[in-house]
Amino acid sequence: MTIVAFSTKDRLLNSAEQLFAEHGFASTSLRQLTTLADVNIAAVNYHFGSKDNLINEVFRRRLDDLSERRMKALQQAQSLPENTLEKVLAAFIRPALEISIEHEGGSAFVRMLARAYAEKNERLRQFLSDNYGHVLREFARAIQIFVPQLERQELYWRLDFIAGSLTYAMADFGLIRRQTNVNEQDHCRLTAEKLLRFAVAGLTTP
Amino acid sequence: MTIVAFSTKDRLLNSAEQLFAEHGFASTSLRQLTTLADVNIAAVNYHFGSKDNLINEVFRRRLDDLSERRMKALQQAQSLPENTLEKVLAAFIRPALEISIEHEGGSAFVRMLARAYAEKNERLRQFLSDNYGHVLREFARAIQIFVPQLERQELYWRLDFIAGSLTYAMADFGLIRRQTNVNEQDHCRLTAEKLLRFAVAGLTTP
DNA sequence: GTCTATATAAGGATAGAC
DNA sequence: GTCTATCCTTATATAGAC
Repeated sequence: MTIVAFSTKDRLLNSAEQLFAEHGFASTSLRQLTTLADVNIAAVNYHFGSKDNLINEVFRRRLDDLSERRMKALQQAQSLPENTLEKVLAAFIRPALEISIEHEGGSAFVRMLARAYAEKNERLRQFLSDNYGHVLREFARAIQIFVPQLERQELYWRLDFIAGSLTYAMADFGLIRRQTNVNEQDHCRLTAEKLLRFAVAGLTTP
Repeated sequence: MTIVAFSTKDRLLNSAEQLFAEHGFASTSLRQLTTLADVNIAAVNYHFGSKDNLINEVFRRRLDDLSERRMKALQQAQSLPENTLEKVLAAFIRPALEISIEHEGGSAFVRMLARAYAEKNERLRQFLSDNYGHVLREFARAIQIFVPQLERQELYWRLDFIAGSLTYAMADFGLIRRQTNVNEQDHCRLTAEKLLRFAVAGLTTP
């Protein structure tokens, strides 16, 4: 058995993810962040160059993973002869929740992603679009097959509605709070199943 | 004809709304804000006491109006013998877009509202919950009548999904961008109608 | 009510010793 | 790679003249 201590870099990424999710990017100072990570204030600039670049790297660590899982799940669904709309949507929705319950940080990353949409940080939006836009386009194509009667614009509109629901629900912004007798993992699973049903109904209405 | 110049207070509220929508609360400084409003830096504290209180007042100005319109529209729908789920949902969704296209600031307020959800500012959330929570509860009751087979929890879940879609769509976070040949008002109207159809389908699925 | 000037704190970033 | 010390900028807030 090998015990590997987290490196300074990883501790910084973890602390950043947690604080960005909770207080936002602008409101989180490098001082808070390095205190929580128990590293020196100068470490951020040494390892990441700047705060902006640290933000990008926090996203990259999880989004590379998320995109890979989504694409694999999509390909798996498409390889089956009895592929369905629900399976394609599940390939998009489920990996997001898997990631959110696998890591100790819990749903911090998903909440952080939700904030990224709200913050109109153009540099960040560009980074996300450049690196992960192709995944979204791939899913749009896969979904179009099941709703051929929808105009392209109409489809995009509904996908935006679904993206909004997913973001909002996963980030725990709404009224629904996890009940005390349900753990976080089960809560996420439940949310995903309910969202899936809701999304299929919304997409297939004429 | 009387021309009334905007007061310092109103100019501050307008500038704040615009900048908060664009850059967020934390990232907007009082200096930016007073420069845009063309008033002195000290005016914020003279008129509002603090930045936090200015934030509250920006919300209050529009939310009082929004809540009143929603409640009136709801009562009007309920007074008709042929009330429908779609009409109740419309009473919730349409006033939000009306406000967003009436004022010169355009959709700034709605975008600002979307940010408020993302920013986990507890003071602000408390303020919103205290002052406007009753409107949401009233709508939940009115909607429950049309979907009596849904458990209360299930209903709340779906309302959260709808709230997410509304927020995301109105705040223009998604892929759908207004086409150059469509003006902002028509774009909002179109979005509301599409969202309405989507929401009804999602709510009524078994 | 509005201004200038300033108090006071906090922010990101870096230089240079170890 | 890590530390201390510090630079420089920006922030909110206020005191006091007009």
